[in-house]
Amino acid sequence: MEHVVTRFAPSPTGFMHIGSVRTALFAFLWARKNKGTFILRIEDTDKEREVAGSVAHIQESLSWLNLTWDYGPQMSTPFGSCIQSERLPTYHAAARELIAKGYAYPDPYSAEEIDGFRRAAQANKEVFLFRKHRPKTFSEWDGKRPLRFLVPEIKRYEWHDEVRGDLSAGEEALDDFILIKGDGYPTYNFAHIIDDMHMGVTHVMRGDEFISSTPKFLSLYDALGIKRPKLVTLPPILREDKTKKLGKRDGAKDLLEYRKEGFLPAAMINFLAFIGWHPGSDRELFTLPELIEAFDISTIQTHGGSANEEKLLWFQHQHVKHLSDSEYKAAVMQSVFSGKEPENEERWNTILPLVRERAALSSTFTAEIDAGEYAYFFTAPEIDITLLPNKNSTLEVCRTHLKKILEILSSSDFSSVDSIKSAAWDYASQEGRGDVLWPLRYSLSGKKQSPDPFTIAHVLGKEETLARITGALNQIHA
RNA sequence: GGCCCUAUCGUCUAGGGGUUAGGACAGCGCCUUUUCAAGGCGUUAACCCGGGUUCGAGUCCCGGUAGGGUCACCA
Repeated sequence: MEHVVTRFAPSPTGFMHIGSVRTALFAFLWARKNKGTFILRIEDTDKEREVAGSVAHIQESLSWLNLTWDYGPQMSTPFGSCIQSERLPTYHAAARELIAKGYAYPDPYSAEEIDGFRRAAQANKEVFLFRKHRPKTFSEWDGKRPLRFLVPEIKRYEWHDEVRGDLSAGEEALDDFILIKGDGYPTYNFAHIIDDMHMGVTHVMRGDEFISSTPKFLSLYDALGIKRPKLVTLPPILREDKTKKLGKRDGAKDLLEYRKEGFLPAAMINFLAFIGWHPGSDRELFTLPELIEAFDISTIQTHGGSANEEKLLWFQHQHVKHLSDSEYKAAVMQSVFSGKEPENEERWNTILPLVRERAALSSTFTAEIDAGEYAYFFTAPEIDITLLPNKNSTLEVCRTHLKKILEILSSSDFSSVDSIKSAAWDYASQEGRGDVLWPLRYSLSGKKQSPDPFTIAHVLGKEETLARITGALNQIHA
């Protein structure tokens, strides 16, 4: 069986967003599924667009999602550096080879001259093709002029894409494109092909913006006698308004923002996997190992779609639910309490499992804590007496019920939620659950919304519970 | 504009000649050990248009239309 090698090859021009990380995920999944190799390669050949800190940001984003790479920056590999700017001699050697074969030549024109050609073509409503201006004779390449590829054969190219099927493009897609720029750095078109060859990449997975330049790549493969890797085109991710491909400048969100908001890596991964792929069944919940198992190139989507944050939130809820209490606590401690143990830790340990359904996102949870949403677990709440009665009930009825409940709970066992519940249940059922339980819950929490009264009573303990009921009763009298 | 890609509920999608066009999110309704959340049940909602091929077309072909991409010393 073929040893599968995939790579994720971002340029360090800013943060990672959903679109770029989805590409990384698919390449990762395919490598892992086939017990292959996953390479992180940094394509930093455009020094002007480079943004400081991008490489670290990319690595941190992938690490957060547990997308581990076998080879990457600062690692020793059989093929040298994974950073393109550190591989310049490799590209120059390949360039010399092409020159020797007669497939490359230095560009003799100035930028202004080329601009002139382009404008003239536009004026004639023609597609600008550099090869129409190819010089008759070539000078020696001094390494300072841009080096161009000499397209060996102008023809219609047809190729197979693992996702899109048979594709083709005509002669207009073929041109004498730049291999090495004036600054000595290679272009993407050249560098990625040389690297993929040296790194043994078997599957090139990338977005569909590269379909139109594929004939250029194919003619270069031919000129260099390279066996074509399998081409796997991933569907584009559009913005939510679907008017444009998702991009950094077009409202895409920094992936690490999601971490800040408290999304679980597992939820993010699961969400990402379903943008442009499906498992061939109705199942939607997958962990990363399960995705590796289920993933397949044959079920990658052909058409583009947009990412839907509501669905992401749903995945988050699902994955939070499957966390053990200690895993949930760890996640909350990390993002809510910045890894530090909070005050009243013991009590938080009790509270966390109770509120996790309504606090799936730790940023929401943090905001709720800041707003005092859970303060009643620690200190007696303010009671607004007009909110004490259940709807269509009266303060007088409340008083009766609370007095009775106080009496019942005074002699009850508080060792479990169930023991408290069973003590009060008969009375509540008999008298009308809403009329009894609403005032009880409200006098304990002071909130219109909270967990049920038995759960709260259990957390508070017998003494505090009885004190709060008494407090509510005193307010009624006053 | 040339070339290329794509087209099923609002969204993500299943389906590959004969289906009551299935699932999920969102919406709506109901249920539950008060409320909120979660959960359960139910429900609204789609084959871009026009021609072919065929006994029969979301499904195959052609043409429109729409959306996206690409035409750089960016990747």
